[in-house]
This record gives sequence, structure tokens and C-alpha cells, in this order.
Amino acid sequence: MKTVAPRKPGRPVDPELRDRRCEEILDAALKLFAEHGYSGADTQVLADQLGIGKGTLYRYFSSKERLFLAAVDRVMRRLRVTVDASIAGIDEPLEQIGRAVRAYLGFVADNPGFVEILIQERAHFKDRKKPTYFEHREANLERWRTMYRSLMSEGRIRKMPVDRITDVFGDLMYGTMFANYFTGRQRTPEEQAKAILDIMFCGILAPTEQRRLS
Amino acid sequence: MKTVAPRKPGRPVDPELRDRRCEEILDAALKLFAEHGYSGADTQVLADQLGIGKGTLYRYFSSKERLFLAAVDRVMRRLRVTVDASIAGIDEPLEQIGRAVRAYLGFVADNPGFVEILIQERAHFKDRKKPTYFEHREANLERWRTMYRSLMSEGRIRKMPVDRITDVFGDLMYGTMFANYFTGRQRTPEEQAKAILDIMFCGILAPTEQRRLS
Amino acid sequence: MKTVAPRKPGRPVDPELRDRRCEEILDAALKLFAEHGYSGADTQVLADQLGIGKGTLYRYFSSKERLFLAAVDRVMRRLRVTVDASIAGIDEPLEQIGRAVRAYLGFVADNPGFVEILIQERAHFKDRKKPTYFEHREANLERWRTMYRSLMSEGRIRKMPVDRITDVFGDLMYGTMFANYFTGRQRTPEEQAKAILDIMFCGILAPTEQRRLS
Amino acid sequence: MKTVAPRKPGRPVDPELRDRRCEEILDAALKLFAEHGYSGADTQVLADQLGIGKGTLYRYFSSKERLFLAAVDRVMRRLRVTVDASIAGIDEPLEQIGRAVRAYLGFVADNPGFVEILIQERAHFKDRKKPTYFEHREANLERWRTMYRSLMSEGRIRKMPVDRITDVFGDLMYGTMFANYFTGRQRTPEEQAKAILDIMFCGILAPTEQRRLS
DNA sequence: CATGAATGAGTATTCATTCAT
DNA sequence: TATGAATGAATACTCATTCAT
Repeated sequence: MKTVAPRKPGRPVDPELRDRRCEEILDAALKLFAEHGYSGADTQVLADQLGIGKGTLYRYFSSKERLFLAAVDRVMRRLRVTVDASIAGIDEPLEQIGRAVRAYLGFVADNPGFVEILIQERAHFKDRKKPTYFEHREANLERWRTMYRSLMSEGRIRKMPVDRITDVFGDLMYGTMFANYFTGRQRTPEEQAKAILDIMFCGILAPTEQRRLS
Repeated sequence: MKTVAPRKPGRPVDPELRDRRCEEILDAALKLFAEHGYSGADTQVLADQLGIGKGTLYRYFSSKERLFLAAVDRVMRRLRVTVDASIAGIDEPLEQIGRAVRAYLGFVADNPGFVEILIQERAHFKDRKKPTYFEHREANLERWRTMYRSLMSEGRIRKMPVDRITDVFGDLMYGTMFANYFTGRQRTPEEQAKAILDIMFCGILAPTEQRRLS
Repeated sequence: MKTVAPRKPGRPVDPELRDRRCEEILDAALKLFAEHGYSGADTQVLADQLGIGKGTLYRYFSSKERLFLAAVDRVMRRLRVTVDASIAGIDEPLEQIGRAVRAYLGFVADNPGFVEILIQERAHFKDRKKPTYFEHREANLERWRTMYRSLMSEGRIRKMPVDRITDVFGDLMYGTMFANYFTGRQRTPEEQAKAILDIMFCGILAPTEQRRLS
Repeated sequence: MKTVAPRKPGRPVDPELRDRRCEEILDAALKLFAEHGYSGADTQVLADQLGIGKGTLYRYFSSKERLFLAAVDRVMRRLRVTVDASIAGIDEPLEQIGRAVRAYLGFVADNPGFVEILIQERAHFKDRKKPTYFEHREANLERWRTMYRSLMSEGRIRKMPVDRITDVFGDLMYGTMFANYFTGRQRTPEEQAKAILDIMFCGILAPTEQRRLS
């Protein structure tokens, strides 16, 4: 038997409904922003698509800007979750790297709006200190640094500043994501990951040439 | 009876003046677009800064869009010239790569508006088939492919699809440029080039670990 | 089994509570309207200040307009009560006039929102035939007319149309109230009443000059 | 023969046209604001009435608020000019007062929008230090003070603080204007002026009663 | 009876573009 | 040719009111 909580009179808030609708709005918003760009996205159209009143939209997000930034945050968080999930339970560090790369590329391929919305964020909110993407990247970084340091001390990767690795790797992933999207490149995440890992791990020079440089 | 002068009436076109002013306009436009974004840039402000009438602007560029795209083309062309100049007279291919990387990073560092305007282009003209950047990249690519093929046949770089090299290298440069700009990273082009070349050439793995993979 | 109480279902109406809350609402509404103007006053804010739901507000007053007009009526009524009280038990007519003037000015000084709300009423409900103020003034007037007529027949005031007196006196009070409020004039009701009565009673001309006019 | 001034190229500004149109706009605006109130007045409607584009409106007045306040200033200035003209060339001070009163009442009767717009100003711009009306009243006052002082020293008006006269007279005029407008009172300026002057000059009390008070 | 979630009509302002001079 | 006055389409956000609970 369920005890009915004594509640104050009036129409009760349904927090579940609220959350669900919040998600629905952000989903639809992401699509709309990705398709029409920030300024091109009309709040009225969004409300219509969702079958709710425009005022309701504003009950959930107090401005177009807030709505947009919430949508960015949301996909960004989903990316992190996806990447994190891909390496869960994997112990071998090199394997972790490979899986993370594949998961990242896969996510971006599956969510084309993601790249678009990152662009829009930069284009329209240049004055936010850091783009959402880099806020999250920052937050995620320490784990990888630790891993690289450990591999280095084991002699499995060459001695070099760890930031060199994270910077170059991060920039490469970032650039790949954009270039894929902008050029409509059709490589599968799988083969693209293979290419990236091949070069990041071994470089392009033949071993003899590598030795000559050191 | 009036003697008709042996040239068509009206002020004669001075093509030199026209070209010079064209450049001035594009310079000022680049700055303005970079600073305020595409929509935020006011053509009236631009005309005022240049000390010309707004109508005059439209005699040179038939729309704000044309003006913007011309400005993008212009910086992009300047980047190519800069990079090309950096490798002129250099014979050693690896040295060419190094110089090109440094020149590229140096140009971007010196022209922050460059990155901004690329973003703006994507954000506002999503429907142009390819962004200007990739049009130019494409046009530039064959030379590098040839070089890589030649190095490969000499055994100086490992056997792999040449596109793997150009893609990964290109994406890395692209990502680095954006990340530098967005995060305000303060590395000098010099040291950043060193980091990139180190990893691109030799990878991050220790030689023993590399051997295990092959 | 639940014992059903021997009264009709639902919460019983408590007319006293209803009236008390009505007053509370009108008090708070007056303040809010005076402070923010008619359009600037937000019904949500009012409900919050009162600690009741917005819907409840609408159970008491069926629209913002009704609420506003009720608030106007209420202060207006309080003004009349105040002025009436000031002359209760006074027999000497000139003394009655003096007391009424002082009471009127005192009330306005104590209730700055009063003037504000009169302005707002005119600004937003131009199409109501007569402003509340003049409805009440009208209703109040006959008593004064009678008094003036009686004074006139006694030869205590000069022969003239009684309406001349009530109009000029009324307009002067009305103008004084507004001017006090708008200019932030700091005279006490006491001294201001003295000035008004001095001139209304004796005019500004010296007796000799007065005689020349008649 | 008229020498054509060398002018810079482009469409020339026609300052006469500009001024004329400015007046036309303010005239139409006054009517519109008076009729519909400040918020009720639609800038689009105004533009349509004037047969110009809405953008053009904004070339002349940078916001609805500016337009409104300019319209207020304009009528207020016209009132002053009218009153000033009415007393030009009159030497007898009491005659000056009489003419000013008649001119003032006549102007208000002829420009009903005048009162309306004063109300609207107060209702919507409560935070402007002083309403336009009182700014102008202030500016005009010293002349009257001087006159009253002079009359007092000549013994033509009773000894009293001059401010008492200007305040009471000013408030009476102000209140009369409002009351006329709000109640739709139909007295002619002529007879109303007579009533006002009669009381202001001689008071309502019979001479015997006046003597008893002093 | 009381509540507050949902609604959607209503409007000032900007700025790219045109075209009369 | 050069100018800048004129234009008008396009759009986020508020808040009084309703009604399901």
C-alpha cells in the first residue's frame, strides 16, 4: 500500500515530466540549431515542432542563448559518457587509447549536429572564456596524463613532455572531427582510427630514419 | 556643335585605383568580421572606417556575403603564399615539411582573424559545398603526395597509403590552429612545430614497443 | 468508515476571511501599481508578495483591470472618509473648509501612491467616461454647494455662481495635489493649507485695488 | 546668376526637408500618442500615416521614447510661445495676468492632445527627474515673481510671500487644465478665465468677512 | 477552493540593400 | 561615379489569463 504524501493544493509539479520534456526540448533544439544555425533557428518553429507553446519553452530555458548552451552541454556530456563507456573494464593502456579514439570518431559520425553546434557556439558566443568543448576536454585530461606518465616510466613510450602527447593527440582528434564533417569524408571510424593510431604510435618515418634524428 | 572626345564619356576607370581600394576594403572587412562575427559586422561601420560611402562598398562587392567570402579567399591565399615562400629553394623534403609547419603556425599566430573568419564562414554559409579552407587545401595537396610517395620509395618513410599521411597531417594542423585560437594557448610556433614533427615523424611509442606492433 | 459531517461538501465560505484578504490584496496592489505603473505591475509578483497563487488572485478579481480599478476606488473612498471625518462635529463653515483642505492635503502627503494611481488610471483607461476621482468629487459636491449658498445668503461670501467656487476650489486642490507630487514640493499640509485659504478667501489684491475692480 | 556651390558627390542632404519632415512627424506622433496612449501607439501605424518607412522614422528619432519626449517638448514650447505672445506689448500687470490666463486656457482647449501627452509622460517616464511641464514652468517663473514683487511694493497686492502667489496660481491653472480635460467641462476659456481671475484677485469672502480675518 | 503550469498574442528595432541625385 | 537617405522584412520575449489537478 502506497502512502499518499500530503501535498499542498494546486496543480502539482511532475518532476519526471519536467525532466523528460527538458530532454525532448534539448534534442529538438540540437537538431534545429544544427540545421539552421544559431540565428536561423526560430523559437516559434521549435515550439511548434514540440507541440508546445512558445511560453512553455521559456519556462524551461529563459532565453534562446541558455537553450542553445544547454544543448551544447548536453551533447558534450553524451560524448564523454560514450568515450568513458568504451574504455570501461579495459586494462591495457594502448588498448584504451585505441578504443577511446574509435568511440570518439564513432560518436561524431553518429551525431553530425555535434560538430555543427560547436561551430555555432564559437561563432556566436566568442566572449565565453572557453568553448564548452575545451572545458570538458580540460576536465577529462588528467586521467590521460597519468596514463602517459606511467607508460613513459615503464619505457613503453618515449621520454617527452606529457603535454606534448595530450596536445598533439587532442588537436588531431579535434581537427579530424571538423575535417570529416566539413569535407564530407566518408571513412569509417574504424579505418580512420587505425590510421591515426598507426601514425601517433609509430610516426611516419622508417625506423632507420627515426634513428638518424635522435 | 560639340566635338566628341575620342573616348567614351564619364570618368575613366582607373583599374589600379580600383584594385588598391579593393584590397583596402578586404583588409578592413577581415578585421571587422573577425572582431564582430558575420552578422555583427555592420556595413555602415565598415564604410565609415574606410571613409567611403556605403553605396560605394556595394560598387565593389555586390552583397555582404560576396564581400565576406572575398575576404576569406584573400587570407587563405595569403596563407598559401606564405607557406610556399617558406619552402622555396629547400631541397631536403623533411626540411620542407618542417618549414611548412612552422610557416603555417606562424601565419595563424600572426593573423588571429584568420581562424575566426573560417569559423564564421562555416557558421553562416553551411550550404556552400566546401569551405574555402578545404578548397585551397585540396589544390595544394598533390605536391605533398608526390613528395611522400618519393620518400616512401626511397625507404625513408614507412610504407602506408599516402592519403593516410596527408589526412592525418592535415587534420592535425587544422585542429592545432583551432585549438590554439580557442584556448588562447601561448606556445611559440617554433616549439609547437617541434612537438608536432617529433610525433608525426617518430610516433610516441618507444622503438621496442613499435617493433612489437609490426 | 468515515463519518460524514452534517454540512454541504467542500470548504465552507468564510465571508470575513474573503473580505480581509480582499483588502490585503488591494493594499498590496495599490503599492505595486504606484511603484511600477499599470503595465509594469506584474500579477505574478503581486501573488508572490501576498504569498498566494496567481490563480487565487483571479478568484478575487476577474482581471488585472478590475483589480486596478478596485484599488483606485478603495483609496478614493479612504480619502473621502478622511476628509469627512475631519469636519465631523464642526459647525462653523469656514472652519469646515479649512479642515477639509488640511485633511485632503494631509491624506495625499501620507499616500503618495494615491496620485500615482490616479495618473495611471487616466493613462490606461482613457475611455472610462469619468475618472474615479471625478465620480467621487461629483458625489461629494452637493454638500459644499449648499454650504456656499447659505454663506452667500448670509452675506459672508460674495455673490457669485456657486459653481465658480466649487470649480475653482476643486481645480486648485486637484492641481496642488499633482504639483506637490510631481515636483517633490516639501511644504507641510499645514502651511500649504494656510496659503490656499488665504488666497481663496481674500484674493491677492489689496482691498483698495479690489474695490477699484467692482 | 547663381553660383553652384561645389558639393561633395552623392545625394545631398536637404536640411529644409529634414526640418519640415521632423515637424510633420512630431505632429502626427502627438496625435497618435494622445489618442492611443504611449504603449498603445504603434510605430508602424505612425509610419504608415506619414507615408514613410518605419526605418525612416528611426532615422529621425532613435527610439519611441525619444520621439515621444520630443513631441512633449514641442507642444510645451508652443504653449510658452502662445502665452508669451498674448502678453507682448501689454504694460498693465493685471492685464498681463488676465491675458496669460486666457491664452493658457485657450491653448489647452485647442490642443486636447496636450493634456493627454502630459499624463502619458508621467505614467511612463516616472523616473525622469521633473516632468517637462514643470521644467518649463520653472523657466518661466522669474518674470512673474518680479512682477508680483513690484505690485506688492506699490501696494496693489497684499503683502505675502511671492511664492504663495505663484504656487497657488500655478497649481490652479494646472488643476483646471486637467479637470477640464478629464471631465469634458465645456466652459469657454473666456468665462473660465473670468471666474479664476475673480477669485484669485478678490477671494470668495465678502469684504466685511475679509476684514474680520485680518 | 487554491494552485501554478501552460499558453500565444503582440511590437520595437536593426541593418542589408536600393536608387535618386 | 559616389553617395547616403530611404526602406521594410524579420524575430525574441513577456505576461495576463486559463484550467487541469
